[in-house]
Amino acid sequence: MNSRGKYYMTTAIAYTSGKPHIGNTYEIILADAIARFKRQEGYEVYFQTGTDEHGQKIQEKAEAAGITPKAYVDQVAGEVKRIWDLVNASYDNFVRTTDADHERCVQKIFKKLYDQGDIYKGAYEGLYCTPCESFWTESQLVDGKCPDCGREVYPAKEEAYFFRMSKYADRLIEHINTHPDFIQPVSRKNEMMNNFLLPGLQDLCVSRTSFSWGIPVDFDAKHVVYVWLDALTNYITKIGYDPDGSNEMFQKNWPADLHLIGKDIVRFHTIYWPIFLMALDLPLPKQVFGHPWLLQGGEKMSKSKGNVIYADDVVSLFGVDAARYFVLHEMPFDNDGIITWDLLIERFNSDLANILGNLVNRTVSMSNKYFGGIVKRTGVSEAVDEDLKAVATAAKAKAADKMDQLRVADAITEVFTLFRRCNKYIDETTPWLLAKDETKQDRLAEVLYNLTESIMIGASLLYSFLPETAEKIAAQFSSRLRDFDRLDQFGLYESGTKVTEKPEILFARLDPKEVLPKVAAIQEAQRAEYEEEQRKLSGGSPADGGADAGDAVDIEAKPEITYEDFAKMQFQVGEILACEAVEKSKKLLCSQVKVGSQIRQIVSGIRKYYTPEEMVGKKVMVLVNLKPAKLAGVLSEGMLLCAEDAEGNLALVTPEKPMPCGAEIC
RNA sequence: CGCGGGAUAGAGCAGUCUGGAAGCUCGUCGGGCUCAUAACCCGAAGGUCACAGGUUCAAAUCCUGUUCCCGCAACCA
Repeated sequence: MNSRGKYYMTTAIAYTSGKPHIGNTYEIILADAIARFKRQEGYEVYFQTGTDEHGQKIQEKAEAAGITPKAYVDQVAGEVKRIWDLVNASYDNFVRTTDADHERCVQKIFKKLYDQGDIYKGAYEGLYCTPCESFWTESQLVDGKCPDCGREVYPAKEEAYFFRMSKYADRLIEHINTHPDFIQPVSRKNEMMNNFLLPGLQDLCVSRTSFSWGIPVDFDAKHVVYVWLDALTNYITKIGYDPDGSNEMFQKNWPADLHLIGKDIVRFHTIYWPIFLMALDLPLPKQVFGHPWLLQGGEKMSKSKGNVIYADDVVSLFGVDAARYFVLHEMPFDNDGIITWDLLIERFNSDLANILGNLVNRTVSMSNKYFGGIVKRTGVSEAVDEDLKAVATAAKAKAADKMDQLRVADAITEVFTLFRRCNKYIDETTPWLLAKDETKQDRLAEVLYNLTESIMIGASLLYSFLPETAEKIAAQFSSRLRDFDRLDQFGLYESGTKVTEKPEILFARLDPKEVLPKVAAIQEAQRAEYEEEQRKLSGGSPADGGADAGDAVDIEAKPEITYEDFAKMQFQVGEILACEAVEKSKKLLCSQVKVGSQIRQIVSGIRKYYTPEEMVGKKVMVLVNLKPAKLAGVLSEGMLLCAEDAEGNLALVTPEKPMPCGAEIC
């Protein structure tokens, strides 16, 4: 097959702060389907994926686990790679941002950008907590103090390197406007333009001194390179970019043909990344596709709810190809998709077991039953054959067209349209009736040949999506998957081939009654694991386990305080006289609260849980000596205290017996 | 009035750019068939296309307003 040219594609690199769930895994499966399809079409594909392994969060997690950051990321990266392999991802390169060559190259890039003036040394201003060595913004402070340790913070400056973004903004706007395919789907383009580019770009902080787990800036050792300049550059460093002269591999593959990423990081890939590339005088990637997410039952997945779906579990209950089929089929092009165990079972049974698995099984069985397994072309055609052949030979072009638009779900549907057509063909030709008529044996043979050939075409097209199943089907027909460029020809299956004697069931139908208890067990185990983790993180004692676990919440423990610390805070009972929503905000309510003889205005982020009407008249607990601040432009003089559960639901704290407003709480 | 997306049958979705008989898959009900994994094939029921106006011979589609969801940004004293 002639090469149609190179195709360099990447996924985002996975952040190694924890195990990837099915939503993350979706991206690699989607990328894999695209990569395999492009290879089938004759492109020289280079498919890169990997892990993003630096940063403060990882450093902290490693410390909590009592191991070095490197040991921690080795473990998580191993887990990521294991899952990628589990779902049969055919990546060509698995990169890690801790790879030595990447680190060296990032240092060179940083130096180059600094030397040419795109990166400059400035200062990061904020409020500094000396013992914690951390900067905080005003809004991050808890009661005006360091949110970590509760101690005083001081206005301070920390030196940091910044990237001059604004310099390239006009060029980027021009590029986006003249390359309509650059950002996909189009709906994301407006968001980027309106929110970030048109209002004017702020310079990006590209170094940190507050943590050490990163790539050191080689000419200024107390700085480490901050995330995006480290992570995004993997797309070039790991294919051989070098500021002093790149290798052939890079010359051949860059610019990338496709960056496949989640819609949450579109901004970094369509603004910062192109600007970095402009600064390095490199061409921009041809396309960035911000794919949507898989949501669980319309909600985001959360470990505390025990509803996180992991690829492992889906694979163990349904098999690799079923997992692939589900995420590929269910994910629409630009809206979020939904995954539930019920939907998984439904898709599995109706599409994989009934339409595909059963089709292969009945076809192989008939060849065995009627002709001792020999599939022979006799040429006894009838009019009904034409439509089947037309559908079979057109499937390739239809699927390819969908894939060109990155509409993978639609492409896979095209393949199943062919399998559905095959099932219908069996009913139209009623082979079991032909079998009873001695004079129609040749016609029967032709029918089975047509079926076999159609299924082989379908299986070959299926390969990109369900590689194992495609191979299994071919094996059952004692044949091999067909070259892509011959998939529009009918009749290439070798006449006289003997199919397998005992067809293997490709997908055994599942009974929800049997599967759902297993799911419940998985969810229970997950909740238990989550609670165990929380206990470890908070340092709480496992002895509390006797209580109703489902109703208890463990939070991160704060350092012990003295009575003096406590006595600094003044709490009083307040009565809410009036309350209204804050116009500019979705979360804030603004209350007029009577505390003693004073009336204070207090803004609270509880709009989701209380209406202004139900707030009025409540007696609540107020922290009164908190420094006033503006929220969404509205002055707030205090804080209403709430209890918060694991899902973040809030409930106001009120006195247990009637108390006058202004009563001190101590 | 920060930006953007969405609301179509019991469920999950297409159709909207470019107006021209409301579609697909699953589920339900009825029928057919027996090669096959209770499967497969055919048929039916089920939707005032979120709401209210407007443009038009004609609106799910275009325009205006409203309600409710979701993402991003900000913010959660």
